[in-house]
Amino acid sequence: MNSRLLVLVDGSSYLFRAFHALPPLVSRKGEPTGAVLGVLNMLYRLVDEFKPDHIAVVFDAPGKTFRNDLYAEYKANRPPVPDDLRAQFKPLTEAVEAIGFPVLSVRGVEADDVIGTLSKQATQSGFSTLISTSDKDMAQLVNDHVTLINTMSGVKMDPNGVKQKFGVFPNQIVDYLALVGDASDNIPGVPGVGPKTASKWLTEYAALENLQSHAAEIKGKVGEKLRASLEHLPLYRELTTIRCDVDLSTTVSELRFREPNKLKLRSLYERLELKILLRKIDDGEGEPQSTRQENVATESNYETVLTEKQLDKWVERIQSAELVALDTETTSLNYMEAQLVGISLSVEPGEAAYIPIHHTYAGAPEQLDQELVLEKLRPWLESNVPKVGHHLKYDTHILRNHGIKLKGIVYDSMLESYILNSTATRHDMDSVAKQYLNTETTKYEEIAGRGAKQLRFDEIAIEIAAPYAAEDADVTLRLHRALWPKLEATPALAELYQDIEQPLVEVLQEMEYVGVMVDAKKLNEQSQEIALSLKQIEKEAHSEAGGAFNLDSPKQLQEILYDNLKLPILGKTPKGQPSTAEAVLQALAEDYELPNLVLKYRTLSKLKSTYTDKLPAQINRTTGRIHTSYHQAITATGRLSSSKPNLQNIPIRTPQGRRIRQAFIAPPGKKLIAADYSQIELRIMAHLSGDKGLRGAFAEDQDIHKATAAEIFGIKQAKVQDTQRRSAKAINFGLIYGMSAFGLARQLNIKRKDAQAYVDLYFERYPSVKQYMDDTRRQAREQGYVSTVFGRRLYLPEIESRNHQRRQYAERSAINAPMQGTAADIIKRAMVRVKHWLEENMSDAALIMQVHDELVLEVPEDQALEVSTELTQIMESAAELSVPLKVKAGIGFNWDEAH
DNA sequence: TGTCCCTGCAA
DNA sequence: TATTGCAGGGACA
Repeated sequence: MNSRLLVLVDGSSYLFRAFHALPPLVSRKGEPTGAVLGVLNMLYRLVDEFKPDHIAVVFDAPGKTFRNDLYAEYKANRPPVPDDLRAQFKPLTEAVEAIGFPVLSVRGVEADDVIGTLSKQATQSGFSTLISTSDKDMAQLVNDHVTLINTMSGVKMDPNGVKQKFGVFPNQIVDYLALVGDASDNIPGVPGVGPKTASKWLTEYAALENLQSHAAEIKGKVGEKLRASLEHLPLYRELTTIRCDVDLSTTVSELRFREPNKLKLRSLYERLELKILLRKIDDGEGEPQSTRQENVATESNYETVLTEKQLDKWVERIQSAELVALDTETTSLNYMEAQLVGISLSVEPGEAAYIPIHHTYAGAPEQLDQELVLEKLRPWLESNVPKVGHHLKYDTHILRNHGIKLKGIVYDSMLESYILNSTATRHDMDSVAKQYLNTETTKYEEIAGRGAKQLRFDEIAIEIAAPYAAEDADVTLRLHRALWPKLEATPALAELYQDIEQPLVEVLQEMEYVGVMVDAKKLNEQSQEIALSLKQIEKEAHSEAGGAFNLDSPKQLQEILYDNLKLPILGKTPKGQPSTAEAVLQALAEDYELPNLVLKYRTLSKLKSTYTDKLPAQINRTTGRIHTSYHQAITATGRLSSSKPNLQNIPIRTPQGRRIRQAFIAPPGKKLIAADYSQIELRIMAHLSGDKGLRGAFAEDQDIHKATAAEIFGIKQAKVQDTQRRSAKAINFGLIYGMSAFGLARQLNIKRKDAQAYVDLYFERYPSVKQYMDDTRRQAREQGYVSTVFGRRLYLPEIESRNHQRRQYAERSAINAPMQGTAADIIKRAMVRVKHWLEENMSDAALIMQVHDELVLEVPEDQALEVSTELTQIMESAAELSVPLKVKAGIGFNWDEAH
């Protein structure tokens, strides 16, 4: 493109969108700033990317416009502008002016009209024009010289793009808008006519005028609607037409960049506390990147390492430092795909380096060669010299992707924070820094944007990326210095950290990396079978309901069941709506057919959408296996969690569900071993309470539910009926969850009084359990936390709440956490030991999954028996409780078979 | 596009 | 008005 480029920015639409799309930031003084920051970031990005010759930022002027005179209802349904948005208008325009961009705002017309007029003049003067807006109406301005760009989403639109998006050409857009209408402008259009119909008509009749004269030809309901709207259409068309003949006091050639008013800008950014923008003032934003000066941070000394000499100096520094914080920057959060972009190191608070390696944007400065950097760092990275990081499991993956085996993983500030208090804060670095350092760190979104158009790290200018990346290492080191002494102040916590959580990091990393083999073909076949069944059930349900509806929609189902068919309301959702949840439908299904069909539909639909459809899509193309993420710092109780995909909720209870487990397979020559702890939480309860009856039952390896039933019903175990055993089982589970009589009644579908009688009877037979429950609640109140056998704590501030519900909730958690948490501690200890045993004895076997009380291994066929025996032994001896731990292990070619 | 609600899968 | 999680689809802004 040889012609000069003019950029026109629709400031009002961006301010509005940024306000709604971005988190509501406020300065310490309470001034809202989120939208200002969003728009300014967008502007900086825009100028950086397109380097226009001329620019204008256009805002709506206050007051009515000529459109209000044409149509009194124009925008009449707009809610009033929120105060927090209104308050950001002035600082934004001031900032834009101080940066040096011309600002325009013309009374009596809208920003669109000013932009339309300028784009027309620009075209006549030989400019190319880029209009930056998020408003679809502007599509009418597009032609060979005028392009739209939505800078928030990154979508660019030329005439073909308009045709693709709307199905009509730019010169048909006003007709299109008149037909479709615009709810936000309160223009009704033709009722029932949407994008599809409008573009169809305009493709056939070319223009609104022609369509109007052929209106009689249009058949059906829409034809009638069209004819009914005919007289209004010219007005709608006029309203949606952007004026290109506004009287302006400026000309395009006057829209030049001005000298920035740095003083004004600085005081404005300081007032609004827009730290990230303060940096830009000195970075000389707007100048070509190569001429920008090296970032110089004020209090922190962050260095960007671009030469071998600098690198050598840092290699020396990390070798002589007492403890070094390490962080990697990458192209993806998916650890299997992520490639290294840069490495940060910090040796003491405030002193950090960023080594860029793979920033790939156009015009990026030459960076040190990746091989060179990694080879110089390799001896240190692979040595046992202690390192600290924040979520080092991730960095371990990344370095492994580049052939480096990270060693010396000794401290992880994420886990330190988690062990210190699992619920005081989330454990991402930003949250932890805020909690323990009282520091606002730079958020990734501040440098990369957010949403779909968020930049990858390698696309971010090194000048901006370096301080962010160096800060990560700096903050990590400072966090560790703040958190570690706190951990050491409670030796049990430091021990828990060192003996369980930290060693587990490498175990989990390996499990994730190895992954699990899944038979995609089998799942796809199942998907197709389910699809057929769903169609059949849907047909029956529609006929039962007397009409079509979406069986996936609880809302529509609720209307059908309770409004149309007037079925009794047996339960409500937490928000008071009549519920269509499983338990409710089950009850209704006794008397009605439709709920029964819905239940069948739900079960199958869930299996299909969540499992048989999704799992095959999660298979990594390179490894042919599924790689989940295990999260070590999420749950309140100490359990792990799993996501993307969640492998801890794969179905097992129904035959259809088990087919899904059958698709989790061992590769040729190998087998899967699944080993799970039997009744581990009840055993822990027996241990914690010391109850004689319970301990005796476990010592003799009795069927615990049967034993409980025999106790509370006062009969011999041989005489226990199935229903009695089921009641006892519900009570046992209820105990683990801090049950109430009400909850038990609901679970067993019996009267509250009867449930209470069971509970009373239980506590009579197992008095120490009752004692333990009371002690635990008291302990929680007195010290504010409860503990597991291994010293893990769960803080329960709400145990003192004056709010009944919250307090009771905290009390139930107090009961549950020591049991759930101890079970988690035990299996984590087992995992570490199993991994070490495998490493030394069975190097071709691998731990591949953990499901709370179950471990799954993949082993060579001929080693399966031996591994299974040793695995059971290790798991059962992972803790010494006053009751034995029992493990059941199975071997099979797939996960189902191994059970 | 992002968020809330409802629902349901596991231990 | 039973514990801990993750995730799907619909509805809506």
